[in-house]
Amino acid sequence: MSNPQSTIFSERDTLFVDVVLPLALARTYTYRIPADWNDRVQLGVRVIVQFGRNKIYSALVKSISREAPKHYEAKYILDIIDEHPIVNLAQFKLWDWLADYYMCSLGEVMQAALPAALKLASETKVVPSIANEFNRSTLSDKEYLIIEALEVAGELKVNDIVKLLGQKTVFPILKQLFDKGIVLISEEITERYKPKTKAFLRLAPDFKNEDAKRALLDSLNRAPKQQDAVLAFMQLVKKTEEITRPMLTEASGCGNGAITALIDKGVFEIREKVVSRFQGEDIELDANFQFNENQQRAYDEIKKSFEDKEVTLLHGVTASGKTQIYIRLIEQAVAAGKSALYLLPEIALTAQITARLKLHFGDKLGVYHSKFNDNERAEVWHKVMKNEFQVVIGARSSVFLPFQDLGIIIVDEEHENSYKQFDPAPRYHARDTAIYLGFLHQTKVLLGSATPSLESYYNAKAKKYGFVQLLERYGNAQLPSIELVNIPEEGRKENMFSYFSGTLLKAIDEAVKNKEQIILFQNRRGHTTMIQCNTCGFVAKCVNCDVSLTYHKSSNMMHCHYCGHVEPPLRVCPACGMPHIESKGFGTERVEEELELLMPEIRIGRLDLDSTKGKYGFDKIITAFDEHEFDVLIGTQMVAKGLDFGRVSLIGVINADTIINFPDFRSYERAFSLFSQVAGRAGRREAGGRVIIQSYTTKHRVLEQVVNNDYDDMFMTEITERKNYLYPPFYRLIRIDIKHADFQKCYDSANRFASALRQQLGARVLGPEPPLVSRVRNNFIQTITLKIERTNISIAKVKELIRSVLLDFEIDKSNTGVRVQVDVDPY
DNA sequence: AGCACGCCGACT
DNA sequence: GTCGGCGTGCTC
Repeated sequence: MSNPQSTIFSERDTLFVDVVLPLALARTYTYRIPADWNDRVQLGVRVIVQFGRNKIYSALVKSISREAPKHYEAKYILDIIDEHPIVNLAQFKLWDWLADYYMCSLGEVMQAALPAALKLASETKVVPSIANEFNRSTLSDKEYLIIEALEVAGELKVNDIVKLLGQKTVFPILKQLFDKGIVLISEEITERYKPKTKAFLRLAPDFKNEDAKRALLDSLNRAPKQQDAVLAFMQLVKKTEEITRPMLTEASGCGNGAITALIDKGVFEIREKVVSRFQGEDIELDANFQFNENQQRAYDEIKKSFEDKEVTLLHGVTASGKTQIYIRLIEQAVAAGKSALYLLPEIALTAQITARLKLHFGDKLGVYHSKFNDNERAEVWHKVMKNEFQVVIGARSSVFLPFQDLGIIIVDEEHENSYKQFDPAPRYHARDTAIYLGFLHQTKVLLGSATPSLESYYNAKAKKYGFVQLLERYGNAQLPSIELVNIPEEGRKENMFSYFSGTLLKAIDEAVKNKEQIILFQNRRGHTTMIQCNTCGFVAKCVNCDVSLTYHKSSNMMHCHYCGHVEPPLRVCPACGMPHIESKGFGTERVEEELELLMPEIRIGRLDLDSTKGKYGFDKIITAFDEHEFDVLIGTQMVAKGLDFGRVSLIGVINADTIINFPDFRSYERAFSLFSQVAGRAGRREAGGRVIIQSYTTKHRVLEQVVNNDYDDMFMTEITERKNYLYPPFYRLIRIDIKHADFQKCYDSANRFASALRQQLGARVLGPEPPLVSRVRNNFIQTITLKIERTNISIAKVKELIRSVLLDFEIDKSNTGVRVQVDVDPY
């Protein structure tokens, strides 16, 4: 990219730059450019600055001017890292919007936006790259020194290198080494996403024609086993291209040795192919797919909607073939020379969907999510910048990539709350950010979901968004049948066995007999979620947080799910000394245990945060289940989202009530989405599937709506509630958390903050009140909630007001040490 | 976010 | 009499 700035400043000008530091600082800082670097500064390049006493950071040039600061002497920048900008103007606009809308600092946005590898700081660790061979003679003295030291130490902090070389500015040298692939930026989490590959055999190209095949068989006359193997292979290859070694040993009846010999001779070649860990929606991986009638209609409607609407909502049921529509739209953008962004929630970003897009977009496709390590993310960043990746599929943070000219943005599963970042700031919602990104690029945004968020559906109904429906399943896929089981009623009929109704147990048994698989859903992990004394009512609570401890059988310890605190289980009550300790509430561990007792012959696996710890834990369990190593998978939310297993015919929800009765204004909406999604895990095939939901309140309207698959009814009842109780989309919410280790201080500060706000905003200010969990990690929390109507007052004005109250608050000495967190749209 | 400056308790 | 506790204020 050419540098527009360099032409307007003459060489004699003294230039100053405002830089963003990767810290939670409210403002930018001004530094001076040494005159002979004038033509090297550009917006969006990184520079090295000293900030404070002796800390060095890579900061980002946000603006350039000739105005010297009036009240202080600007420091010189120490160096310029980049020849070309790493952040473009549209990105800066997006950052400004984010900082303003979500009320955080630019530095915080920068932290979230840039991969760590682009944010060098004194404490950043550098490691030698193992992968790359390089020619030592091409290294400069200083580079050589660094490499030598790295090979001895294994890892160096940037600061160590500063000492080693005896100079402050080592980033440019490191960048050189980094670009050459000689060193890598280290990070705490080294866990890497590894796609699953399978080895397939194929005949070497030399033997492709018939003559060569005959000659080959002749030549193997004295090796009958190998001859058999080749013959068996030729039979197999007629049926499938994907022949594995076990398949061939079975078909030919010869041992592994013969095949190995053939591989050594160069007759067979091994081809590693990335395979999906997941069974797909049963839609063919055909690059030249044809839309069916419904898809074509939806597609045409979307195109029409794009003519006059910036955002369009596609309400498409699971397995309706939405992805193909997305692919077509992306193809069009690419054909027009533009790029495309396809957002998915982290958990739904499976190898399967990636493989499908790869088939269509090949080398133009970049994948961006947290399972990639940071060096890989930096690589994606650069390739997007250079427009080598025209299509990006990614999770939340991919809205930050340096797109030049977007032609379409797709936000799939737009209702997913994992699009919202809760901690740390910026507490942004990727769907809403994507909509703003679309505005910046003057491009269309398509939101897709089987159970749209109430806000989006409302916007669609109100004609603010375009609206397209695709309510027919693709091919012959049947909707599963959903049954409700009333727990108290079954109890009276003596048809409850532990947590399982007779109906559910019978269905599990049948499915296992049919060699089908079962997913059981229980939204709590651990064994026992509450440990209470039967005599005095004492409850085991965390010492740091205001939550009850969960007993985990695997560790035989009580755990706090908020801070990680662990203590041994109670034998007697610490309050009254009596040994009557009772367990209430149950999690996945307990469900697993009870099912094992009831049905000892079936194989059970568990998928939750505990069982997936450690490297590849998640993948291991998923793969094992996919390969039918066990019959039943018990899990939390994790099992509900994005995973598709071909053999699953039965889904059981152990207890629906904890989800329905969660104290939050979105709980019914969320329950509806969750149960609908869980149900969608079954019956993706022709056979349909069975879903059994156990509950104490089977008459609950949400459950009825789930059974009837009636999104519209859910929408109508919920939207009325929202209107009556002043919730989104009719009102905007801003949540302000006040935190301090001392309860009284927290309480007093929160009250001062609330009354300051109330002076201007009146009854729009609610609280302060303690949140559901009012103490976390030894910090007390008080929450103030603002409900802002969409008429009378502008949200910008409200935010300005909060900012000024915040400023006064920070000046007031009685609030020292109290932390304030603002969360805009906290849902 | 760091980091230094600064003013009060337990140690050589 | 000093070492160090972390409160608070600043960083261009």
